[in-house]
Amino acid sequence: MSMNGNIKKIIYCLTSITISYIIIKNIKIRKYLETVYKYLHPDVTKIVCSESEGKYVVNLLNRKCKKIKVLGLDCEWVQEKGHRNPVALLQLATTDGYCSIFQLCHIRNIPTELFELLKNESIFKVGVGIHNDATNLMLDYGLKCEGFLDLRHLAQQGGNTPSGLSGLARAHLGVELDKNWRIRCSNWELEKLSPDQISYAAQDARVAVDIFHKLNKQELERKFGRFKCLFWSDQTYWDESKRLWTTYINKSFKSKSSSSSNLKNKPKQLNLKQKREYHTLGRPYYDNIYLLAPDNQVLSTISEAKSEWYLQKGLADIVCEEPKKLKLRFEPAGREGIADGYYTHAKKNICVVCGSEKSIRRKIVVPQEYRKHFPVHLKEHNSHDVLLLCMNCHMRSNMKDQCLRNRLAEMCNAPLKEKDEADCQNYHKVKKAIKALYFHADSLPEKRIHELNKVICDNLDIEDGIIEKEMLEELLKMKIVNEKCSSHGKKVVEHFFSKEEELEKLWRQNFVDTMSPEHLPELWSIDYKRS
DNA sequence: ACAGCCATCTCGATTCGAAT
DNA sequence: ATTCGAATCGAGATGGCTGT
Repeated sequence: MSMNGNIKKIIYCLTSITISYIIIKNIKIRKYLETVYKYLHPDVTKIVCSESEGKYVVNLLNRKCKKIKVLGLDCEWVQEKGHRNPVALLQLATTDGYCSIFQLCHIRNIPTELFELLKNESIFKVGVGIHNDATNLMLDYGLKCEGFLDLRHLAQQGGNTPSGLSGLARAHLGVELDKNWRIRCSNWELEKLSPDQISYAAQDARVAVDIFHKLNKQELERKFGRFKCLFWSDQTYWDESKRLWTTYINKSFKSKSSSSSNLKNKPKQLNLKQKREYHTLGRPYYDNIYLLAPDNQVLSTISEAKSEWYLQKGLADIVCEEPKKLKLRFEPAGREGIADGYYTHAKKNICVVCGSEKSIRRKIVVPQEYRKHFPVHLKEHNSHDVLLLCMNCHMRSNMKDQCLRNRLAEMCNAPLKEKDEADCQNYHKVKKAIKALYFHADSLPEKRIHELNKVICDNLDIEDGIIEKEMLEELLKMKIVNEKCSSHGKKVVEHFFSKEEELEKLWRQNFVDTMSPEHLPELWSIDYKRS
């Protein structure tokens, strides 16, 4: 009995310790302890204006980053008459509120330690628009910054609107940043900075670190659960944080690239795409109305619209309702054309591959890019090669077609568009250059005009020099054919000159081989010939 | 105040599917 | 074959936001 009682006591004890630990870690007491801690360890700002100071400070920063490898980074520079002076200040802040301000414009020799610190990719440098800062540091001092992380990525990941630093500070820290532009745009190159300048500069870097931790914690808790995170060591906390953001490291922020917060636009774009990509026939493609000659021979099947036309003109009568049959009142011309009978059979409005009745679209078996180069007699009456497919089969079939395209490209020495992208780009470049020169020459700088002229001359085999306006007008009217881009189909058809039917058969065979259609219309065949 | 970046709008040209 | 319309593309203009 007493043993059981002791065990119970121990369990109670442990539970209460655990609960109090959670409370202390989470509830107001913790905040209170934090403020006490901050009071005992006030934020320190260190101005660095010499190499030796720099070495010392960088070592300190490295020590402070041993466990939590993150630094808030910000830069200040002077802007005059639209010109940007080299970066004057580099601020680096650590998690505990320590901030160092490097007066880069006054340090004769930037310590190698600073180069190494910035280059060290395992230490995150966080900020807003930090890609820009990194570029400037590189341009001005050859300071390569690796491992930078734009806080807007974090904000966006958590479904928040990614605004500027002050917006993020307001939203996530409840802090209003000093936006006084007199300080923002003050002379950062002064040897002796004013207290306001110092606190302003340090504030940006510190706030960046704080925002990082806030958002990072939010995301970790969302991912792993609040409870689990409570018992993590600093090491685990950092390992998980690192894993979380590693994809955004060294990436500049573009709000469109991964817009999870911009929900307003997303559905709209999807709808447009859906409409485009998944467009299917709105009504049955074949109406299957029989057209009879006066002697009752079936001439063909026709559409509702066409039968309506015959009836309205008084050229035919309905002789049967189910199935609907129309008999002509006159002797039609060219009856011999129906000998093969393909057009006289009713066709089902189903996918010829899988038999599905839903989401039907038309498949043109011999692609237009080839057919359009066929001789006239082969271009007519192509409905034999228009088949119905459901959405899925249509997409699958289009993909399979690519193999034959590739084969033809090789066989006929007719490179495909994609492979000649450079030529396509050239073509567009020339067109753009002509337009730009004709319409906007007045507002273009001299140098650009020369560039554009050269583009045109080089690509159209015109003698180098300035092209007159009249000439541009001519060029504008002239339809410059994008030979290389449109040549594949043409070349292939030329290769099959006078044997175009073989190419036609090749595509039909390809369709049958790749799709194994089980519901082809009666009399449809690979060898079909128009009479 | 001024510059850079980016999203968005607009316009014409082009492409492609659908209808005739 | 031809026409029509919707979607797409590229480039320039614009405006908002963010930075100093």
